[in-house]
Amino acid sequence: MTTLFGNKLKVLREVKQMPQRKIAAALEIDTATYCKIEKGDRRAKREQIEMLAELLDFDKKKLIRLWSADKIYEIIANDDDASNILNIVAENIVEYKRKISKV
Amino acid sequence: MTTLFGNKLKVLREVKQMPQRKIAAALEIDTATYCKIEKGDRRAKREQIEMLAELLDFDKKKLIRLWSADKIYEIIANDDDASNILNIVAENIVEYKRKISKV
DNA sequence: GTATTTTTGCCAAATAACGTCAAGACAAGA
DNA sequence: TCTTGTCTTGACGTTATTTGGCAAAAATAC
Repeated sequence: MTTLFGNKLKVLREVKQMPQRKIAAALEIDTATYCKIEKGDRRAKREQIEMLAELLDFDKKKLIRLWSADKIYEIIANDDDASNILNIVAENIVEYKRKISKV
Repeated sequence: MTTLFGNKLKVLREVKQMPQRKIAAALEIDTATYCKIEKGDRRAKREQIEMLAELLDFDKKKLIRLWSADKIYEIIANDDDASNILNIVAENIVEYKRKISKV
């Protein structure tokens, strides 16, 4: 199960030639856990993204986007109807915030 | 906390002038639980959507879309960056399925 | 071959989501 | 006002899901 987020971490890390061990240490988690994050079977905590962005020299906002995108994808992954659903959300973002819907 | 899904249920139900009690009974859940589903502080189970669509005479697929949209919205609700995230998902849906990313 | 890094399976602990109960709010009608 | 029925809410115990770490296995490097 690959994720945009985990995949990006891996690529960035390899560019820096940094072992997982180092990153795990910085996050104060087990290497196994970090490994799982890269592989996409554990999710990084939002707070950890900050540290990751810094360690890997990558824009924090962009990293958060990937992290969120993965969560969203998981919801629609098994839906033939995925793009329609995304459209509904996009169309209703404003109304959601007003707590009124146009649907 | 309003949801597209819960709101739709409420509207449809009111059109039919049906009490929550009846729907709750059909779903074999407490009225309180159903009430929360309409209000958006409990989530219907996917299997329940089928029954709801039937009871309320509404297209099942559309209902599922709203239900999924709510889940997605929850993820990006507190993000200034919401549309960007949706775009990333949309752009990567195909690649996700190939387990390769373009990001 | 040995050492290092990465990956996996498993489990207990933590977290989140759930459904129900009981009580309260609200509206309509007597 | 009192009653009846509907809707809503908070609290609480239960269930389900997610989590992190350990230990051991794979894979890779030396």
